[in-house]
Amino acid sequence: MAFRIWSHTMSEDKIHLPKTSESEDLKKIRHTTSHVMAMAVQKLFPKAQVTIGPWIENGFYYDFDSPEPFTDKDLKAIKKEMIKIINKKLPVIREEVSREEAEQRIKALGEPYKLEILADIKTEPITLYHLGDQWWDLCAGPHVDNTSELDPKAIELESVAGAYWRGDETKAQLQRIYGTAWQSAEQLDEYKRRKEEAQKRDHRKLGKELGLFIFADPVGPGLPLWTPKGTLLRSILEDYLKQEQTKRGYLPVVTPHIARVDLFKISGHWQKYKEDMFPMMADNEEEKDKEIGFVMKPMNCPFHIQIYKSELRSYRELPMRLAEFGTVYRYEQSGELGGLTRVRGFTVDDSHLFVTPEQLSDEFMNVVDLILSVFKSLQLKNFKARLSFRDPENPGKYIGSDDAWEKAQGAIRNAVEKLGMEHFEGIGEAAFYGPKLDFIFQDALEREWQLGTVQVDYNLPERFDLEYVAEDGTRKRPVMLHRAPFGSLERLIGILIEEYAGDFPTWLAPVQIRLLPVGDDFVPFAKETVAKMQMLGIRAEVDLSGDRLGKLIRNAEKDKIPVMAVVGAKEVEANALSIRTRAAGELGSIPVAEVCDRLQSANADHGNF
RNA sequence: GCCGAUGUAGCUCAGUGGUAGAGCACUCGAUUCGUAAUCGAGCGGUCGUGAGUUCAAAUCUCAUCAUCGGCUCCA
Repeated sequence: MAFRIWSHTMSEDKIHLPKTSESEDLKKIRHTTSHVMAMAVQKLFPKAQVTIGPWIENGFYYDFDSPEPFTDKDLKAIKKEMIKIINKKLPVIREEVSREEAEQRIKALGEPYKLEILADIKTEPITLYHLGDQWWDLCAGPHVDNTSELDPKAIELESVAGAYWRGDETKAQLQRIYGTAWQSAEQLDEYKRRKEEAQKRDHRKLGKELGLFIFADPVGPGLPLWTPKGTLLRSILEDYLKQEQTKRGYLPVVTPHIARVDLFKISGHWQKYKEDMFPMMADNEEEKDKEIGFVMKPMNCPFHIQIYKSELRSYRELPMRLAEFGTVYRYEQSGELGGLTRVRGFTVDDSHLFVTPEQLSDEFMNVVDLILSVFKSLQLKNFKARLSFRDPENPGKYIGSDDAWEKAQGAIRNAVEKLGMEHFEGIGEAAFYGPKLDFIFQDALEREWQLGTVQVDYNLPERFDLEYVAEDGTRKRPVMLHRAPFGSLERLIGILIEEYAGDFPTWLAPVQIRLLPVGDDFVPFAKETVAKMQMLGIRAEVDLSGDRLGKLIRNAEKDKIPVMAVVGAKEVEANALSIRTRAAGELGSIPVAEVCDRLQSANADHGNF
């Protein structure tokens, strides 16, 4: 099985825009441009200290420790200064020096961050790169030979951001300037064009335009409210997955949104995530101090575990797959919230599988198979599979024995290798109770998000003292699999909106067909037809605005309704509809019965009209 | 949570110290219309919120809330 990794590239893209990692030339250009920028910054802001300035896939950045934050105005001035430097045609000279020499020179410049970087460089000689004789930086390279190789018209400074030194929030916060640089002005223009295109498919923008969900200040940040159309979309996805799960022996359960804090003490969530949970509800101060009270659930697993535990289980009952669309609440940091991809209340298509150790491998495969078939139905192809393992350097982050971890990670690696699935390892990405196989997707703005996940867990069964009676009559401990193909309905819908650019395939479209009466006389026929369609499970509606046909079509197109049906005298006469689809334009007159058939089969096959 | 930016009508946006504007949407009227915008009228905002400066604040200052771009975090 091979999957395409990331490509939002559309067929109309004529100019190829390489990623930095794909082009040695771009690496040099972007690296040197970041040096030129740092030189310009230090000329204009002599108090700014340099730190690091690497290339990134679409450009570069450089972090400065500056007493004054940079403004957009400053960016313009910096850009101007950069152009001057480029126009000076400064040679970029590589110099090799000893560690002592480098240290002395950095000290002379008074750049403490560079000293720290030097201390981390284990090899010698140390390389310095000079821009003419006016500026140099500790750097591994490579660079272009002369600043004249940079095209000022292909360079743009994009934004300023705060960034912690060494990515550590306990360390100093630096000012980061993001920029981009290309081989030609045409490439830069194309890059900007694509960025604009990407912004148009942003789910926050489309979600509003299509009326799928809203946020309301009085409700609170990160708490989406689903409109009728958005809710339809959710139910379609839920119904689809429920069907798939029923076919595979999952058992539905429903559990409450809150529980005693004790439940999460047993699971370990409270100790680990107390600060990231909504505050505990307590009757009074005394109980609050004693931590006696209720919390909103951040996870569903402890609830499903209680259902498992409610009876003595036999090996004959396993695997037991308890499934729930469970809404959980997490008090995410305010700066982390955004659209549907990071929220404080979201619904996990959660399931917990209780299996014997012997069943683990097969059951894991079954879950991966389900997840992949879900992605296939949703036409999601651009994802990466990540083996999220624990970080051995940081044992305090995890619970459970080394042995349990090794077994669990081994099970995941085996499964992935057996499936021949492309994957990469994410060390330190595990959950605190076990390793995961995560499916990572990109949004329109190329930010990565985890959707589907399967987790192998030997630890919670231990903590909750789970058992089953084995064939030989002894009590044994089951293994748990946590799994969610969607991950969260909210995030999935965010990604789907962007993946489809709002153009949902017919089976997912909240409104599948809109009837457009040419005049008021044809409204009764349109209404009758819609009623018939609704009886067949087709999501149909009539445009009653009374506007002219051109306007009705325009509005239906704007609402991205996959099928439009013009209704006039001819159609009433023939009991037909004049069909126009967003995808294919005018299809001519089609009998109502056939239109219904086609829409019904789109629903049944998870396809298009 | 941290750094920075932004916040004007349901939506998209104009308005930089002197009585709040446009287009779309909505309502009403006319038009009865055949594949991406019919015409006209009307309704609609204490300019995110709260303080302050000023004779006067959408506009300046501070605080606060929310959103956006990053960083950190993500069970």
